[in-house]
Amino acid sequence: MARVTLKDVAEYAGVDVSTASRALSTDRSNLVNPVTRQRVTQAAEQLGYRGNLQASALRRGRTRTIGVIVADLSNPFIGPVLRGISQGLDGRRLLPIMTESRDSSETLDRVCDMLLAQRVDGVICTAGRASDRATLRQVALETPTVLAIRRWPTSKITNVSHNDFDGGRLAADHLLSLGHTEVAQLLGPQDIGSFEDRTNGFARRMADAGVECLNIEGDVHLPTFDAGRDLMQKLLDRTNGSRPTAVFAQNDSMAVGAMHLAAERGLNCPRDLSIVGYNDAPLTAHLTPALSTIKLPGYEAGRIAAELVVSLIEEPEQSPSSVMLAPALVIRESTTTYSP
Amino acid sequence: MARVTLKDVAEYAGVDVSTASRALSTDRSNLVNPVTRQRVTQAAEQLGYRGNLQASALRRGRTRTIGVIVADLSNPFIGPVLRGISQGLDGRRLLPIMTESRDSSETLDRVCDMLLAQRVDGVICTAGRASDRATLRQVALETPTVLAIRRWPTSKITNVSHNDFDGGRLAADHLLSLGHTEVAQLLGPQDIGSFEDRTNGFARRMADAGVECLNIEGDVHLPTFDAGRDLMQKLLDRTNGSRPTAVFAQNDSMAVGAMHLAAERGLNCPRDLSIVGYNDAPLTAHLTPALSTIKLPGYEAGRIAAELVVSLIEEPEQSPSSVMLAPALVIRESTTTYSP
DNA sequence: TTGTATGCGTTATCAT
DNA sequence: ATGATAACGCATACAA
Repeated sequence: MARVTLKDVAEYAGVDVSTASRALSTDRSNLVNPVTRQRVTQAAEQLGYRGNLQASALRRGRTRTIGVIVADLSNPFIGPVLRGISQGLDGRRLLPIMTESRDSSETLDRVCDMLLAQRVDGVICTAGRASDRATLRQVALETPTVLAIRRWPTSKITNVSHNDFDGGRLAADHLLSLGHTEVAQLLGPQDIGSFEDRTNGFARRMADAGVECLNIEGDVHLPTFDAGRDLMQKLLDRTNGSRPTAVFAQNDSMAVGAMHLAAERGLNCPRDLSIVGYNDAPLTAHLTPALSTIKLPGYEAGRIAAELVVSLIEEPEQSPSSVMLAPALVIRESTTTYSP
Repeated sequence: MARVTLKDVAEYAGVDVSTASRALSTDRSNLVNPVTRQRVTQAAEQLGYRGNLQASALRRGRTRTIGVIVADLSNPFIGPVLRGISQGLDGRRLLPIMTESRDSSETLDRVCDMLLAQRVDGVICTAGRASDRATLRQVALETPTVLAIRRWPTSKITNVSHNDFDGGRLAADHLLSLGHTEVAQLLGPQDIGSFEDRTNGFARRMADAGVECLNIEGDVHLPTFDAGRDLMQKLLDRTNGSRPTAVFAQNDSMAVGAMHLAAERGLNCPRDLSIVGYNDAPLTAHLTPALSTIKLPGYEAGRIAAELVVSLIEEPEQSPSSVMLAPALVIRESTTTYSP
């Protein structure tokens, strides 16, 4: 266990701890005689000295850690985001402390507490639902905070998200351009801003085109494969009205679930039913049919989130900014032109 | 910013900081008069006091953080593992500091340094290749360390991994039971113990059955879709010998890549060629054909890793243990009986 | 049961 | 250019 302290190094080098501290620091090492500095550096090396960031943190009031809150670590979409965060922070020699809220308000509360107790220099939160606004506002009051991935109605807190309104619009545009006029969307949890935006973007575009759009909503807490199945079933089981020829599922898992149920009902995708997903999850390109979907720059969002906390830390009094990243349509095989 | 300290609380409650400290602590709060304790607790509440774990850490020599090293955060397989780690640590009120080695030795070195400088109470490393042994041994010398997911030849360090030897054997068994006698395996990076084991497990089982098994190896640093394609191409381009009727790809991405190249060559899977993957990645069940694969309990591995560091921390002098988790064969549609 | 005093390992201020 | 010293916020050994 690295029990060698600065004091040991100083004694070994025959200088005072304060000198040793200066010599070893990056920004004040020029205040010390090159020869002395060399001696200290060597002493440190020989003793295997390793600075104690805890002590340093206590003294300087900076821990060099950033709290990161994620809803579900096993959601494949979050991987690239974490990558972006990790690499963005790494450049500043900041370390992410990772926590999972499991989409539960109590857990979110708890992890926020732990993070603040650790005196993280900032927080990046990619989790939280409408009901968690108060909690996050409190956190933002105590430490530089950026809300990432999920869009929030509040503009009081710095926010980086994808433009899901545009995403919904892209999906709608795509289906419209294929000639579909009977469409539906399978809704994800609407208490998450990003899903709400998809809903509105899609619906708005359809309305603008004079096309009626069916919103199929269920008791969807999580947008899973099963949720997709259930909503598709609900859609097909409607007795009134004609069957839509195209469906927008608000994420890829739901799209795959929907595809499965449709197949069970003897509907061929895309011949009988076009389906467009959201997120461009891994392997969606290799499904049969390959899934048309909306691609989001997760890695970039992570990187930007990291840069935003950093700038917030360095300049605490700046007004909250808000950046939105553009989604892109990926056309594959699950969507095709409407043929009566 | 929570600048209220224990001293503030003590003054507010009219007691000494030491008393306040005791009153607020979990284990020594019984040493203080219930009335006093109540007063302190109330004072803390009213002032919005939040313990400073940094200061506490410096004093007690425990940071309540665990360093976690991952090779690639965007690998979907790592998600459940992180979940397991996160939840396992959460129970002990430990916080994971997450780092990514990007499968680079220099980066691994760097993050280990940062982690040790943070004085993490322990390290869980799921990354590293054969060439990183020295680095990890050094880390294990300085702090309780568990090597997870990837198997290591050394038994000096506590290790939790999947039994990939058995995994390879399961794949082999499956293909043998289907009657295949011309088989090949597409090798992942052999400087990672887990892949080496798959190779040997598969080969051994085949040898025991008296079946010759082709090992297709390339310059595979990462087991990706493209690597799978390339190795499959290499396999099919061999001029000598007959074409195998079954292939074991050492992970799912490679399997999908292999499937694609086979299709391009006019080979139908599974009719002309059975393919078995490894990992049971998300969506593999929904491919066409659905991928037969080996399923690994990633979440459990994460949880166990967490429990192992904890026990290592609590009892530093224990001898290193080693736990192996059983893989399971998942039979789907990409494998079928050999028909001449 | 409570208070006093000290130190954890740094960094920063002030002298020298 | 370097050294002495205090402080960061907390926990503990010891005294009362």
